[in-house]
Amino acid sequence: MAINDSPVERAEHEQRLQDVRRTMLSDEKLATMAARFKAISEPSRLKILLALSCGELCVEHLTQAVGGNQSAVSHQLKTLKDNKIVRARRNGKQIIYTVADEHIMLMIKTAKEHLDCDE
Amino acid sequence: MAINDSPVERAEHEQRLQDVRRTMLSDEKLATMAARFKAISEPSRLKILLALSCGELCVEHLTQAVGGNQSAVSHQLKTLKDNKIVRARRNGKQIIYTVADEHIMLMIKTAKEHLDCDE
DNA sequence: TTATCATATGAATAATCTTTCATATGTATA
DNA sequence: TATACATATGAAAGATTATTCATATGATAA
Repeated sequence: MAINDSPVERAEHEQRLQDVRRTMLSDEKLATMAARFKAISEPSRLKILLALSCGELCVEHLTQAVGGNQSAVSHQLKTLKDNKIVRARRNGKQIIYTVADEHIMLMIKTAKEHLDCDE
Repeated sequence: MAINDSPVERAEHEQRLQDVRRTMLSDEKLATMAARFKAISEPSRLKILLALSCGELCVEHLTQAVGGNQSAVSHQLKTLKDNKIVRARRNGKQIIYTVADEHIMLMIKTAKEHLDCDE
């Protein structure tokens, strides 16, 4: 703490620290949340997610849509699924992937808008 | 493409691929968006962001709030700032950091809600 | 203008992650 | 039941990243 803080400043600072402590997530939740952001922080996986935001796709079609190799796409989908970014269901021989829920759709939308602020 | 797709299925599939192509971001935008998610995908940086979501803080107070070392926090803030997650302004000797904008606040809120779905 | 305070930065090491290749699993069909 | 098909997975190599230490910068106060 800066040595020349006034008493009022010190009190405000204490209040801030308390607010932060009260609001802060547990280390476990923090780690989970960070892992979920990390799942969508690789261009390859983000591309998959954006493709899925147009509608459900099986692995083969996804692979075509994003232009990759089957094994890589499958690994990427596992990361997305483990982090509840996408969901999977079987249909015959195929596994169909979809965006997990509305929170994820909203994140995509918000991130796109954030990006548009650059222009 | 699966060899036994019916003509109707093939047409639907073509439609899907076109939708994806039309909606897909450029490689550059994809990279930028991914980098921004990556910025908030490390527990240390996410913790800083959550602290700032309670209100602005200078580096020293932030360092106390998240419990780290000054150099590390400074590096983390640079990553967040470079990716437009936070903003900085000078006030005397101090640099005050704030959450960049409402998009980021919404992302935090949405991510928290997504997390709450686990329980 | 020198000393001090607050923050930033470069370089290096250690840790983590992504992709690929080879192969395994599970489902449907002949 | 044997074969083909769609997807998943383990291991390993290469690439990327986070943190630390030492030091630099920029601002204020003496």
